[in-house]
Amino acid sequence: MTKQFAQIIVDVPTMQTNQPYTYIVPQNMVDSLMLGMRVTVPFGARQVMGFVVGLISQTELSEEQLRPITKILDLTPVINTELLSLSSYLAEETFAFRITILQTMLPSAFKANYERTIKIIDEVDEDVRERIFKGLDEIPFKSSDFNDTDIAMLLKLRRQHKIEVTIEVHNKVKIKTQLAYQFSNDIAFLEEELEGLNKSAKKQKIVLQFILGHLGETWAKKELQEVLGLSNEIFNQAAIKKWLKKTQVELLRDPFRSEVQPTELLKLNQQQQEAYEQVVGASDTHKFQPFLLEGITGSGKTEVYLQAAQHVFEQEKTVLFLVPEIALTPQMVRRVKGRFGAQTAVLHSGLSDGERYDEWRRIERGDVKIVVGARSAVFAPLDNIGLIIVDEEHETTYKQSDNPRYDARKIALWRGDYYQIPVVLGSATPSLESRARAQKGIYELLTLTERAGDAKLPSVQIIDMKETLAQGPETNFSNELRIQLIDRLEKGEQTVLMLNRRGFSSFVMCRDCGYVPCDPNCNLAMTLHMDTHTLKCHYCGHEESIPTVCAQCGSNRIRYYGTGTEKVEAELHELLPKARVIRMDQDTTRKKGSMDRMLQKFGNHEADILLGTQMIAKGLDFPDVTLVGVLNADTSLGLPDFHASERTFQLLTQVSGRAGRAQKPGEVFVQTFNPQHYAIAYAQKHDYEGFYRQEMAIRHAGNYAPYYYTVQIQASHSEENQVAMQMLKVAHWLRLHADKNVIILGPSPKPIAKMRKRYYFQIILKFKQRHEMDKLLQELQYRAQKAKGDLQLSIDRDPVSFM
DNA sequence: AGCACGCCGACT
DNA sequence: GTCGGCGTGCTC
Repeated sequence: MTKQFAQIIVDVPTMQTNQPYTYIVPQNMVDSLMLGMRVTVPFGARQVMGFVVGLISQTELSEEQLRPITKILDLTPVINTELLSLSSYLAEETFAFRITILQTMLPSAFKANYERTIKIIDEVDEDVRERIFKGLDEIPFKSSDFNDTDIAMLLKLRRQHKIEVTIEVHNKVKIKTQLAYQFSNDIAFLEEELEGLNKSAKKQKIVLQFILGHLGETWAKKELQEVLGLSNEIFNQAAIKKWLKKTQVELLRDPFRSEVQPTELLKLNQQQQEAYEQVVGASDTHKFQPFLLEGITGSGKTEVYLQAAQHVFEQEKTVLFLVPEIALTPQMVRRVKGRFGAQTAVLHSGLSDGERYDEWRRIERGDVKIVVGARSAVFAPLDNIGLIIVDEEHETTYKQSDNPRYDARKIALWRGDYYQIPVVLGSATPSLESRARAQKGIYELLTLTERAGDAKLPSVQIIDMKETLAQGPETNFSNELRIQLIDRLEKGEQTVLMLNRRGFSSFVMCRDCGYVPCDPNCNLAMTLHMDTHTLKCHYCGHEESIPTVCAQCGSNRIRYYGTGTEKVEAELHELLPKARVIRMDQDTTRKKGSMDRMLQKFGNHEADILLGTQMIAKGLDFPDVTLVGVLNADTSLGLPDFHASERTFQLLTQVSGRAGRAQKPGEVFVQTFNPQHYAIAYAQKHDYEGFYRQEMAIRHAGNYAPYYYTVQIQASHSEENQVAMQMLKVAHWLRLHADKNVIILGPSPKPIAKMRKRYYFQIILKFKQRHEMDKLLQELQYRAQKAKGDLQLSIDRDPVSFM
């Protein structure tokens, strides 16, 4: 029985429309419409885009209630059945609309672009015809083209049925197509035709025989002509005789294929070999098995990944390899491409919409074996995955910070379960939650404790900055670190200096009254920018000149406080005038490719010191770096977040790993005001396991993750009173309906309470039973949307930051 | 989101 | 009396 009805998720992101709607599939679409295609459908008075998420032959709704699909937008499905079911899981998991999830899965080229046209269908005013329609019957309509009175008039004319508005749905990015021929697959018919062919019809015979050899296939006209060397005319005849039919296929831009040096397989050491065999074993037995690969920096995790991938290819399966965006460096890409050549797709943030679309198509068509990419690459349309790798699994960038707030690690595990394959989560400093799962046996723990090539872990010195500052003037450099810097400079060895700036920046403060200039919109301390000599708000972009007199007490002793990379660079220059310094921070790396250029320069020894923020902690590998300095270890300890210690430990461990990779031993100097803090002490000893145990005890005592689920409810409003009041109501409602064991904290203003002229409040929930809470949260979401007013509420499961 | 329907104030 | 203001609710 033919499927007559289609279930469509429409492109209307609201709570009330977050469900499939049923449409009639017109007779002429029955053959071509497939699950996962996009269509346009009438929805109320207009046309909208929608995704086909179901095809059914029966419906409870009566025919009069149903309307037919207007148009099919795709030649082939853009969402496969696996991703379709992933989308419904994710919609629940992230409290997002299904349509939002579906759009997130696809390159933005597939987003709908609604083009309106207005058309005169009855007598209208001469003025309107001339002034608005420029004497034409039909014009494109963009609301920005008209003022309010004109729009009001046009609306009126429409109500009087004097003009008509039509909407066409297009792709956001133009998809190029070319003429192609789809061969018939009716053997009997074709053979009959071949029999009945006139002897002189040699060309027709060639075509027919070719079709018989490629039954049902689709060939681009250009290619077919090249192969057969025949003219258009013959194919047109073939089309008339129904041997083949004309169709359109996509024309793909030639994928960029740079030549890469093949990389050699490295010999695995004992531990690597064991890890490799475990992963490959799970792959061979077709079993869903998450692994936590806990390997110290430099222990060769990547080689394990690559060889396991190689094994999976031999089974004709594909690999999904996720890395944090920051690790998606040309070096890393070169390494993978070198091993697997052109069958590698790389998805990174630098691609244009068109390029991203092309890579997506290559993956979707099965042209690639391995996809390397950051967070959003977890939706790569691979359909025969044999292995999923999540490198640096502790990285918070795997969690998207705005809607839909999905976690790529969870999705990786979901897809792994779907395909019954191994999923490898790798890190030197696993997230507490992953390490705890390994403890419980949910993940299998694989450990690498040896550095490749006999390299030793660097020695780490902790320096108490309280003492440094007690002895002398304000400075960013302790005596100890200063001595080391001079020493490296003399020896011609390189240094990496990290300024920990998480949630911290340089600002201006009055030394007499403590006044700090804040910007008028966000009420945040403004950041000092020496290059433009201004104060800027990091969040809204507000900018003003640096004051010379305190606005509060009139003192002229208002000056810089805190530290920025520029200031450190200046001090460094004073200290070591001869040292060549490269400064890397958000300002100097904003331009595309500038980060790579700087790293290359440093790698070529064109500088002695690399000074940067967190971004330099990850994945860089320079053999001549023998000294790493962390200027202020503790700014990340002071965050209003239970992850603060974990983040600090991870950061220190990561940055320490930059020292002494090759034969030369490395040294690390960590400056801090909290030398006794356990996160710093364990980082000094390179003792992840010790840190893990202590931090787990603290999490346990404080009822934090991974012992409890955490959910953050945040709301914003343009009026402070409103958001405070509404959130009090929400908290009250939750306390009324939630189980007694649910811990409800707040509401309280967020640490950054005002941003872009809106006030933010949050409520934190901690609980153990997920399902009951999920229902309640769905209900909350629904009510929040129905409630009128300017309140915006969002729910974030397992938030990675409370800022 | 958009769009229609519907119920109240100020106007040709 | 009608036009048009926006509040309310629905869209297969």
